[in-house]
Amino acid sequence: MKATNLYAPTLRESPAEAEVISHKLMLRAGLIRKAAGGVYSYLPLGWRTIRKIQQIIREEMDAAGGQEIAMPIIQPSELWKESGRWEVYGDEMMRMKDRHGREFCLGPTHEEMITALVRDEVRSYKQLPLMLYQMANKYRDEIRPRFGLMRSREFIMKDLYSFDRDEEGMNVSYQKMYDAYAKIFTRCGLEFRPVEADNGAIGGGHSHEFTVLAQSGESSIAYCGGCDYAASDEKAELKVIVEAPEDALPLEKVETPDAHTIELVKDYLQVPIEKTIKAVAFQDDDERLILAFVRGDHEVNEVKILNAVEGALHLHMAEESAIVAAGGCPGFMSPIGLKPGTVVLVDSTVMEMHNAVAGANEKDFHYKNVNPKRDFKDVIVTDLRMVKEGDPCPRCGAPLKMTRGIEAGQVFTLGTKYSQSLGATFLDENGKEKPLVMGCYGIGVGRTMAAAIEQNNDEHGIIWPRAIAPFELVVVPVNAKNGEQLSYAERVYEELKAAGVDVLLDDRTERAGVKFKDCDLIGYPLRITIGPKALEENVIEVKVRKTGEVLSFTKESYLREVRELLKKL
RNA sequence: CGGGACGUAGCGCAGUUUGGUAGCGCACCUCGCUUGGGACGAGGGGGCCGCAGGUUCAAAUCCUGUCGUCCCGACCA
Repeated sequence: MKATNLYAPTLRESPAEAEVISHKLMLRAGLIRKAAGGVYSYLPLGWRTIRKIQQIIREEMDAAGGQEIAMPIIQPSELWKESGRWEVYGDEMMRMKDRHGREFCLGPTHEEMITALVRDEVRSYKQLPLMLYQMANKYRDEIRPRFGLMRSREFIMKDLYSFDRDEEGMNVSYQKMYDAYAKIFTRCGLEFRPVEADNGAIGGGHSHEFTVLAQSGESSIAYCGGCDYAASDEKAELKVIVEAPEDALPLEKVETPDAHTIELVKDYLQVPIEKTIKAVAFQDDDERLILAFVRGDHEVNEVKILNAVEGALHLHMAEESAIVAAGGCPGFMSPIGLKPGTVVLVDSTVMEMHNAVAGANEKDFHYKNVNPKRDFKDVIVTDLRMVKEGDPCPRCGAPLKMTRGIEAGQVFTLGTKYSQSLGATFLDENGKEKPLVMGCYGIGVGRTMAAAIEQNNDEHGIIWPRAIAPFELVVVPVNAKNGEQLSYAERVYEELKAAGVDVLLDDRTERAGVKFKDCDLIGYPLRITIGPKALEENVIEVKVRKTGEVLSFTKESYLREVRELLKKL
């Protein structure tokens, strides 16, 4: 490819709409352009990277036994009504009607579609296991699209679905995908971490997220320095902190004027924050009140709350009226003295506290000497805490560390959730009808590109990992109007191309500085400069984008040297 | 959806407070000159000032509405 034939409009300044580095650089380097909020066009350079990522994914999916298919983006509502998700998905689903008034959606995911595809054809255990995947646009009307390709409303996803005869088979498929994902992100040149994750609304069994490490990421993960435990912040299991035993003192109600926050309470009563119990009040979609109690210095984890309360799908902060109706007092809430039937969750650590301070469900009053095991009735005890730096690892007890990242992929076991609701069954050796046991596995392709940029950039622009760079190498004649330089550069370009290097010739008649700046911005891993110096000294000069080092090779050796350099990038 | 900010040329911005009919830098076109890190000179093209109402002799500027964008919260690849 020659730059004079390449549509790669670069910008000197970032458009004001871009906030994060990957978004800014993708716009400046001419990889993408915005069409609408959370909807983007891919320009030639951006699309080359997307295709390279897709190709890596394809190779690993095929190697793991996957077969590529293509399913429609437009999906009939009937399927979603069968699975029950037509209602559940809510406003995030892009819905449409055809001229006859039939309802459709733009697929946010394809569990329903693929299960319906497979249920009519897979009849026998002999056809299993089966892994089918596709790379297609997904549509999710995000509440707030942001950060360019990191959270968009239309995005390219690779989604694979596995079908097995039993749990054991599903776990084999799951492990194959887990391993394939690790290979994919490694081949893309990314620093990542697989972490245990919550399944969320998709349902099913266990799950891992593949998180590309980056400070700008939206995900927070906890990992152990002592063993290989790693989990998303929402999922991270926490050990119960057992307080040293104390004799239980009699419950005592004390006046705490205006002390409606835990900070005020601890200061007013002069107790350490570890001796206080605080409450967070939520309501679910049915406006059912859910009260969660954690130690004063801990934070509640809403995902754990959702998992602990049967039938709850979403949470929002409770209305004061709902709290009062349950016998509670906002700012002074307590599990003691609530009306029967109120959903009360108590963190396991709280149950181990002695003589603690908690609200009294009465304005300006708290209880002292609360002993949860003695005083709390009809409460659900479970792990409700959000992990924080330094918490003990659930496996080995060493302090956990926290870091941020971008969730580029996730693998789930689904079990029979969709095969049962959609009636996808097969016959086993005994002629017995059983539901297919499923798993699903997604990679955000555009997000992977964005994550790669977040992780690999400097003040001049992108520094692509070789495997996903739009071009591996750019040949720059310093002055393309100089016939000698241009023809020399063309010869080098042809040689590299013949040697299988993915090379671009920047034959534009721009001044050298302009071209160098563009090369750095776009981030080609290697640059060969053909100028008077190179011609006089009869050397090939190679500059490494990542390190800035400049190497000179002879015409005889440079092809080999370039190949060696590329291997390392 | 709640809270905040912003819509003026392809991009970045000034002008809005105090109404008088639109400007700067970059980019773009032509000519000259220049070519190892975003040159220079001369000339030139491009804007229903987001959109719709209203106030006024007169609106980018004031008022109302609306659409869009971005940031902070609840969702997710």
